Amino acid sequence: MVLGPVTEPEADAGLEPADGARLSAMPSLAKSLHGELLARLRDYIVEGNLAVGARVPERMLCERFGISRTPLREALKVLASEGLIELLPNRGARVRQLGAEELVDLFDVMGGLEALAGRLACEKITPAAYDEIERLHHEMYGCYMRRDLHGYFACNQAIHDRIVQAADNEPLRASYANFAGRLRRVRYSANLDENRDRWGEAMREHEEILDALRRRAGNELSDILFGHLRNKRRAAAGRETTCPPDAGVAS
Amino acid sequence: MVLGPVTEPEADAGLEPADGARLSAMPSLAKSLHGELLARLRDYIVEGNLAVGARVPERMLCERFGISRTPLREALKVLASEGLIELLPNRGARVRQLGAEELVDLFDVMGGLEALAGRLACEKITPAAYDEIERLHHEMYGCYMRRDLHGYFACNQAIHDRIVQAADNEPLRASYANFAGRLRRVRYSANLDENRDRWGEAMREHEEILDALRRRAGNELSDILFGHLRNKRRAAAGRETTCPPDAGVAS
DNA sequence: GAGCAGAAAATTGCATTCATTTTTTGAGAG
DNA sequence: CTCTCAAAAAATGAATGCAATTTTCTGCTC
Repeated sequence: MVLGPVTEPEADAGLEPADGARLSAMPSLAKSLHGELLARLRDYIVEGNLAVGARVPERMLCERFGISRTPLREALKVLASEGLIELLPNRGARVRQLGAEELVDLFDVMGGLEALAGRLACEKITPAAYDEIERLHHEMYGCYMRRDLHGYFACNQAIHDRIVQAADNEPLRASYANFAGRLRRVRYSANLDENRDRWGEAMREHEEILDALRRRAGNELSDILFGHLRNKRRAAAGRETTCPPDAGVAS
Repeated sequence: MVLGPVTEPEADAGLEPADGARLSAMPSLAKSLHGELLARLRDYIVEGNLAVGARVPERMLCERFGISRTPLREALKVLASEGLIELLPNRGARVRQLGAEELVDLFDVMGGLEALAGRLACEKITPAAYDEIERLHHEMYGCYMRRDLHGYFACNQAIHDRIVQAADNEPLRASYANFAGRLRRVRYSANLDENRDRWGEAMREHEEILDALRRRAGNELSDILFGHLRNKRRAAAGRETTCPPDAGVAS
């Protein structure tokens, strides 16, 4: 049984990485209706189709996805446990408001997870995987020189993803994806175009990242990655807004 | 903080935090039936009342908890998303088997989270909270000298908990509790009594931990904590067993 | 006795129904 | 006109019902 088509125009941000890996990891969710619905509902919310703080209308979502309330409610409980929505007793689900302080906390956790990924990657990465990251790094540098923001973002994301992959730790990968998903809801327009300093700084940090990874210096890479995320957070601070469907996440 | 009465003097490497905070953090789950059931069911499984790999019998659990299948199934979905059980399409839920490699991965994630907690604690800890940790450290040292394994574990756990608390980061706390819960299912008999070397080593590592925390040396503390967990993992390696349906696991 | 086809029983996934709570509506008082 | 309070409407939380799949049991063949 296939879910009904979503009738809404549904502006696609285009830059976000299609998170299909989430399913492949959990055999539980691979092809069940529940898994499918969960992914679709998560995307629906992450993409900002529901106003933050607004009630999540079960009835409407039911007819939108062409299912009854039972599986929908199951999915809502899971999304609540992921921190995406909030379940108020007898008052339904609400899209969780990300306060500034929680945003900061989430950035720190992402930093911690990246730091861990870097540490583990230094232990486990294969030469081939390292070469690929090096290649991406140079490609990213090319984008930087060319002021190709879009390409830069794509490479940047690919590099961080590869590091997490290289860590070869499934629970870490899942947790990372979870937190990345939560942050994806937020559009902090760290527009590097208007923030030349940060762009250059980020590029230099990436040089350090590559260098530490080349030397398999786990502790060092760990610190650099955490600091990298901290700086990214700082660059984004104060500019975060709720999610109009557009614009990618900058580094 | 009052830990539940640990009925067994037995072998607990001591990384499990008492997880009572899980509910208080999520207003969603605070007092709803769903939240209550979720916690109860999680405990039920974590405590080993169900054989690993065995099918989770919905019907039996329904009458055991006095509810119908709907809320039970909602809880199962959530537990599946937490990684505690596995949902096979049309074949029900099974208690997830923790393979040796996943156990290792979970230890590493715990190490990464503790490393992050240490880093953040160095930035945010209050003098009072530090003093309390120092007090616990000395108390733990006393236990060590006295060969009071039970007291040692309690202090050890309290210290790690305080560090996470001091990090003052709710998403981190929740994630930490989640992973700790998953590991709690496993009884790795890192019996320090028969492993004097490891005990002394662990005690020395704790000296370093306290020292780095005193100096608010985040990067350093981060490395030490990760290494600490690595060594704990090493000490436990090969001795882990699955949890027989009995014997409350030391909290 | 081992192996296998087929039916009965149990189990799962989802829809529907029901009781309770919340929210909205509307009439009347001030 | 605004506020209050009661009743209607809607939404939530959980139980039950039903079709589809899986598992178990039975009886037959070899």
